[in-house]
Amino acid sequence: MPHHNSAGAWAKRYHLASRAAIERILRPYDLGSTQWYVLHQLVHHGPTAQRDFPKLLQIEKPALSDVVSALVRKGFVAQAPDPNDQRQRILSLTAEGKDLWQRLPDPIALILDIAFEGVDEDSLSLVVNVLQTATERLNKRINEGTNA
Amino acid sequence: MPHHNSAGAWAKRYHLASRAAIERILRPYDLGSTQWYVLHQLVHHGPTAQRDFPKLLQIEKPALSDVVSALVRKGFVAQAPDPNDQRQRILSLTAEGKDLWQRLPDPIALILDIAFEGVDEDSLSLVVNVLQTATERLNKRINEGTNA
DNA sequence: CCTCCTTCATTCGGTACCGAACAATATCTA
DNA sequence: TAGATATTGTTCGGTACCGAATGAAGGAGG
Repeated sequence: MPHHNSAGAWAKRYHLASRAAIERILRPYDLGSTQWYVLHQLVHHGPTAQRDFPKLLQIEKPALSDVVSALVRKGFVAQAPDPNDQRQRILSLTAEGKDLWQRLPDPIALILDIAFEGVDEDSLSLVVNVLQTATERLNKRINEGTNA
Repeated sequence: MPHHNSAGAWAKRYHLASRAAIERILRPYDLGSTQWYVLHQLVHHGPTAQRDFPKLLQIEKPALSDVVSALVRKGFVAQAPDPNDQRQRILSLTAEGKDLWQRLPDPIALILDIAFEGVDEDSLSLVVNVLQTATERLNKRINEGTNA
């Protein structure tokens, strides 16, 4: 926010801008950004247990449930019970989902080209290091229990 | 996301972690992070026209409408029509809102302490520069019209 | 005075996230 | 084998965001 012109505030602004850009690219295909990541996983690694996605996508289970049910509703993903464990669900691409993927641009590549073009590798890796460290510290605090 | 271990992905993760941390701090007070920023503005700059907030908080009008109606519902903010222009609304703190602010910790200061403690000024300003440039490029593209 | 246009705010439908609580299934243990 | 425990996924209620459409008020020109 404007009164805190810090790395944190710019991380937020960057995140919102990139999400808006990605969703603009994906809108004609009726896909959201996280939905795209789910398809990406299924395309590159085949059918995957739903229980693995929260770690892969860095989201919580309820958020994943929303995303999956949207993809199932749209017919791009099938959600089948695991025969060996009735609790688990296996996600896989439908024929329609495979077909969609063929027509899809890669929003991440487009965004990175626009956003970080011309920035040298050293600067970029410094940015990654600072943000990664900050994220790990925050997550550690969050998991340690309530403080304030 | 894991397969794109880039500055962009870490900006997203940082943003989500910091929002989670801020909301954890604010939860006991029944406040969300954007709601806190609205109160912050009203505390430090007095009654403010609602039309000014989208630029101040970098959000769109419908998102602001949600935030304002939550604050009004909770009794922390009053929303009065501008006598000179019936279209506009003036936001101001209620007595209850002022009272709440006295009891509130500053979540931003707490987060910045945790996240960026020990990071030198030069690194921090490089991070700000890279993310700021990236954000401006993305926003420029978004506003230029649809491409992809 | 009466259209036309702009501005401000809301509503609507959608995505993306959270924590808490729940149901179902599996497993471990007494 | 019965009961406690752990895992998986969903539902519920909430925040925070978007674009498109709508309504309400103000201002400009004929």
